Amino acid sequence: MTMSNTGGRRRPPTIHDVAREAGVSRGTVSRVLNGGHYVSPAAQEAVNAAIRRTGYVVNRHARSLITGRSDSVGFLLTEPQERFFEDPNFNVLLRGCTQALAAHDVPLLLMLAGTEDERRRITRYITAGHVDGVLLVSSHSGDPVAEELRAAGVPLVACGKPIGLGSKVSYVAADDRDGARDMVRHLLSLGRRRVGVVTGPLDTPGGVERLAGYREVLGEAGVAVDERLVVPGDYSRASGEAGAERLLAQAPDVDAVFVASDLMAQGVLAALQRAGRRVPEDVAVGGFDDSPAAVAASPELTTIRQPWDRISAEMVRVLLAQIGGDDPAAVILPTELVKRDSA
Amino acid sequence: MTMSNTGGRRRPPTIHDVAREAGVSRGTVSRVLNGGHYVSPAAQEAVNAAIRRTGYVVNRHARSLITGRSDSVGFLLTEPQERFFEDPNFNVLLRGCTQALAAHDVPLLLMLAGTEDERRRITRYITAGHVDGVLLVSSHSGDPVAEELRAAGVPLVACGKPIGLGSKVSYVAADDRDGARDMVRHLLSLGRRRVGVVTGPLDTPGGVERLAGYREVLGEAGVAVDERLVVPGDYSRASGEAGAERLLAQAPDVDAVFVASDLMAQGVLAALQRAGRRVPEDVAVGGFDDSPAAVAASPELTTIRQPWDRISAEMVRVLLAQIGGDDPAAVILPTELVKRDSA
DNA sequence: CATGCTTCTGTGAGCGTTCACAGTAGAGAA
DNA sequence: TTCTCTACTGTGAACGCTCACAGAAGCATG
Repeated sequence: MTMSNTGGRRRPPTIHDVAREAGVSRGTVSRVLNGGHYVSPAAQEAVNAAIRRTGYVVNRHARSLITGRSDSVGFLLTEPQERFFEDPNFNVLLRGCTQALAAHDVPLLLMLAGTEDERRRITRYITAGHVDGVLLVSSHSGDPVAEELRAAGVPLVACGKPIGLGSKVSYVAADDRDGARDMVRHLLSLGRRRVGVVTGPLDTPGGVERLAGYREVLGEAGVAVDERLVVPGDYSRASGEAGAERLLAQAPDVDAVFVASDLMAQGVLAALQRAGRRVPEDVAVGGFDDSPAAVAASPELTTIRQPWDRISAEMVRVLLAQIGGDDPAAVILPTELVKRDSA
Repeated sequence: MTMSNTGGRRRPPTIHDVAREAGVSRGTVSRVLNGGHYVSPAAQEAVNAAIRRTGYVVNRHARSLITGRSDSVGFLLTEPQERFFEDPNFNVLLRGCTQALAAHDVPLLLMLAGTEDERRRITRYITAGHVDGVLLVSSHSGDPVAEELRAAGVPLVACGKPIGLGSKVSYVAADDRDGARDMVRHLLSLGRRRVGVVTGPLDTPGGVERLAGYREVLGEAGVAVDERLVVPGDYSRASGEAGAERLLAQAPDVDAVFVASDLMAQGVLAALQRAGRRVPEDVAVGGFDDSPAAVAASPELTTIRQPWDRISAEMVRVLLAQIGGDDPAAVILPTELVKRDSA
């Protein structure tokens, strides 16, 4: 435990020092450092002891210089950053990725590409090989950065299915469609038959899939889809409020609403209450995300939980595999219905 | 704009390639890269053109290997992470630091040291010189990590004044005392004379300073400090609620409360309303932080805004200066009174 | 003319690793 | 014995850059 680094910040020990201390060669120390194959138990032990005694830590720059790897990955956030940073799910994602990477001793570089300038700088930085791979989080997919990185051959894992990149790029996503199906089935199971939907933006996979799930379940249940019950939203609270108003106007007999995000659902609740409808007695409301907005709402929202902790873990796993040479892969994770008071 | 990197991922150009292309030596290219002193305009231009033509990007590992610098800094978060990630101010801080660093082309490594194990690993990583400096965010100060890093001579800037490290470590903080003074003065200016306070945890500088500001202003105004008007809190909403109840019991004639955080202030509002006191008519309430909780509360909170955007910018400035050889420095930034409906 | 100073340029060395290769030693087979 | 195979070890050569130094050229000064 003596760090032998008392006082004035000396030159840190190198692999050479360790080799001398252990009475072996650089090569042997290096082999121990890199998995210990073809090393005798005696040498193994001597080297480990020497490392402990000298407090040696590998110089990653020297290693990277020769291996060409950087042993670090970037966490890239493109587009309007405020929105992401305010999203608690994003925080879970960032924290999860950091921790999962830390378990592999891989540092995470946080990169924000808000402006066009930053995007260029960061793309350049990444394609120059300063990171081995990128965890990509972008809101509206079909991101030009993603395409550039893919073209440059940089290992890449997106959060959520990117639009328009085919199966060339890995991604990890929650099963939006299945989550939507669960929720709509739940609403039907409550005896509701006039189930409306406030969709997400239909240029995002999430928006599309959640709507598709809605349509599927109604179809399977033999309930005709009334297009007056389908109104668009953009995930914002305000759009939820507007959506509910439109729904009430177009189909006053609505008795349940599946809302594609909790934030919108808050708006829906407000509009319904203003219109004198009781929730859940008159109209049942189902959200999506299980964000804090869900418990902050009154009544508390029944919603769909996305497994953000697993998503981050999977993103890291897939990325590291890809850096290791594996092919791109898509991972879809199941969601969970969280029953509270609104339905 | 032709990246000349079409197709199969070739070996990236080195400084050698640029030198040959420009018809000069490695040394000259290197000089251009590092500020361009002692380089003729002609050579300067030739090198820049060659860089553009080849798409050269410096290999940071090779550079770091020889300079001993890593040209990156760590953003270190110690202790309970959930609390931080849920704090929007923290998000502003993280984003601000990332952007300020990006302006200097310095990548930020996000490091979370929740467990003892992680702390050891990260301390080791940092002291091994893998980052040039550390931006430290820890809740309860007097952090052992801070002391270790300081002892190891790692440039360090803390967010908020660290307790017990004397003036040996740089920090950037909002002027808690002055913010508290502003708020209490404001409450007095409304004609209130029985001004209570719910303090923050008194093992944090913020908690101590805000209380000190409260006492000072009352003293200056010639209002005797009644200790029954001073109740402790821990920044949590629940502790605000409990604090208000205690206040009402000990000093029923209280006509204003300075609460050391917005979250606690939410609790205070709830307790006051439950007790039948109107805000701000019967009791004026002032918060601290200007967090989203402030506008989410009803009535909306009058509060003290901390300049988080400037704090992050200053932290980066001080850290880079320190890495450049400057001595540690403390920066105190002014706060701002935000008047809303609660006072 | 020598001397010094300033501005600019090229060269060799070396940063701390890993990797390829060339050994060496011991075991088993011919 | 001699050969081959396996397990292990040491050594030189990179990797791409910066730094110190040496030198060249230009110009003023003694």
